[in-house]
Amino acid sequence: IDFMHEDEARLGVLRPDHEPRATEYLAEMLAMIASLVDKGLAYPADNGDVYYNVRGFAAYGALSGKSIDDLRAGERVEVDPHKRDPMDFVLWKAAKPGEPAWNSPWGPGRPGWHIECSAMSGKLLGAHFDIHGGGQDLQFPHHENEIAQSEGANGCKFVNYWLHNGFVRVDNEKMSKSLGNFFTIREILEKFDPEVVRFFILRAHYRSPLNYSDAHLDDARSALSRLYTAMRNVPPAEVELNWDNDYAARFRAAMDEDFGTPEAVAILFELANDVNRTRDSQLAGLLHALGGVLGILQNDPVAFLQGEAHDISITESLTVTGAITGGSLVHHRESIERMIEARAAAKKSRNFAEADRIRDELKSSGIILEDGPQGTTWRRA
RNA sequence: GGCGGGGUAGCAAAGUGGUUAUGCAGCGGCCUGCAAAGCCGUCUACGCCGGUUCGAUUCCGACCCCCGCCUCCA
Repeated sequence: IDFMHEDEARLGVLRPDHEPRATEYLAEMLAMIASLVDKGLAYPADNGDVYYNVRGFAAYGALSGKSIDDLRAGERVEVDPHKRDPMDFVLWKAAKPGEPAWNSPWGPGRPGWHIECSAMSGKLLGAHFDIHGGGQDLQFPHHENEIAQSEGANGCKFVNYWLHNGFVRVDNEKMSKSLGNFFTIREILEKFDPEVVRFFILRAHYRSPLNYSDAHLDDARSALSRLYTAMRNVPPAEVELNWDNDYAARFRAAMDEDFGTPEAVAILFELANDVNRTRDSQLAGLLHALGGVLGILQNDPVAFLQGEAHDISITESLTVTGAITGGSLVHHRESIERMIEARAAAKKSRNFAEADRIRDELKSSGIILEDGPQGTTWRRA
């Protein structure tokens, strides 16, 4: 749990108001199960389990578009003989030796998975709330079962909107341990700036599958660099976000349409192009502000472009005064500056061969020089 | 087998019944000592086959292919 919080913080994910633990809501679960039993929507079996009676809930299958008859449960696995219908799912599971157990009116046991969510959301958010999220794989049976439990017990509509996000995939397959294509956020963050990861996710719609690869992250980094370059070249003014502005209005409309972040990001690029053309610090300020809505573009542009947030190892040794022999780039800021000065001197004496040699040497170490009206700046490749 | 979601240019990824998505990469030009960045321009699209329509990538039908769910665990 602590690791998750750390990863979330690095990615700029806001902390939720509540992070309930199932073990703290046994009372609510038991009350809900009792209510379902009272209403005939659940029944205790003689093995100590309590099952939900799906035939008693008319809307069962509506969310996922499945009908009970079509599900043909038991085709692949033997149906539990204690169930009245193969699709009935467990609300309370009788204790097995060695497993944690709690007391209940139906004997010692533990709650079924689905009831945990219905009980916790009902307690913290109420019997009816607006938005429920989750992965696409949870639509059936889990969300279907939550609806059956909550609406069955509370007698009112459960949620208004379901947001089902697509999977992260690797080589076009679902990421899973069994396929051996499993890795963690913190492993990715060893190689990429957290903001690049966030931006990569934002570039695709949340409902679409997200195919992960280092190449795609590199691509995202290049794209994000374009936005930061615009803000570096035209420092953003401090502006109030004006939603009447055409870019802002279109950005908002895109986001209002089921969180259309790819469209919203595209508008940021149009805006960046406008910034580059007009060099209007007000527009740059708008870019900064709209980026803030998505949780990006809030770092110092120079810091982002120079990779301060993310150390890069120097692999080539530099042979000019103040030679770099390896280690972290950020510790060699002064060396880079010295080389830029040496190159400036070479340029001044029209020794372009030496100037280019220095630039090439830095380039081989992943440092790109950019000559501008205010002198030479650098960024990582 | 049932249900659900997809197949868009080199790569990634939106969207729309007719008019530039967007980014990266490529190509040409401007700028630059040369570059880089930036700007301007530009080449590769909408799985296949029918249908509806003046016109379909976008609607309808069939087909092919891909992914997920359909038992337990969470």
